[in-house]
Amino acid sequence: MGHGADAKNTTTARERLETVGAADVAATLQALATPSRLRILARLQEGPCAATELADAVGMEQSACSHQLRLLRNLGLVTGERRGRSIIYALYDNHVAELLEQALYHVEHLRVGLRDTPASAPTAVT
Amino acid sequence: MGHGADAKNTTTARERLETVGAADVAATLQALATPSRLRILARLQEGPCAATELADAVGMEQSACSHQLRLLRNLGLVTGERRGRSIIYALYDNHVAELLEQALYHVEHLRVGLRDTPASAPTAVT
DNA sequence: GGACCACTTGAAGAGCCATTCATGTGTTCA
DNA sequence: TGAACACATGAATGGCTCTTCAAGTGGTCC
Repeated sequence: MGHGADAKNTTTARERLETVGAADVAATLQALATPSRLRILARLQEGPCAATELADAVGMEQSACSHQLRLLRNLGLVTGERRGRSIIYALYDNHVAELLEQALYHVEHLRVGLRDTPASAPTAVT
Repeated sequence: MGHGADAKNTTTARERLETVGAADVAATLQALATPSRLRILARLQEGPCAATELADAVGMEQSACSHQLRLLRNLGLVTGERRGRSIIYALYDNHVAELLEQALYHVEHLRVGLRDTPASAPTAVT
């Protein structure tokens, strides 16, 4: 994806948003919009993990964790595989890991107050 | 603590999450977790826009839009500058645009069911 | 079979959040 | 000055969501 000048980009973010469905995009991003799920995903990025161990790692009750895991699974962000009496959870694929990575990266830089090119006036679009 | 080193990645996502503050990360991502704000940001990515015109572009009431704009401004995602009797809104910087871009990109690919490298233990799922 | 473990599921309650309605502030123009 | 415009603000409402408590299901080992 090109940074900087994308002067002749025919597909706008707005079009893509409505194509995919703004509600669906919002729903997926909502998965990253809570501390508990954020911690779950971050822990899972280090490797697969059983449910109880996972709940313990992120410091939440096992039941609450299970509820969130179901939500994440329904969104296609994590997978769960039965192994003995445990169920091993893992990130669905690298896209999820990358999305988490990007979110972290950007927020880290936003918090610092770092600003590069102001997006305000560079390209005249009308 | 490392001083902004990206190359040598000994810091896990979990560490970074807690360093920045999971709640703050969640709060910022929450800004992208609703259709209305998503549309606002997507419209703003095309260029600056006055409040009323913006509300009209995303199809929401002026008051509701103003409330959301305040929220986005408090999060440091957009800026508003008075010009005449209008107030021109714009994305704060390119990081915001990129974050939106990344979110769109990833969700587009998630929805397709596309999967590349499994992020962890190969598993057959449900 | 029965005790036990790992995890899920359902319901209920508290808190939060986005929208609406009504009103308030600031600006331009006649 | 007053009317009209552009936008912000406050309160109230309805809906949604995260958590907790209390069962319920599937699996293992003796």
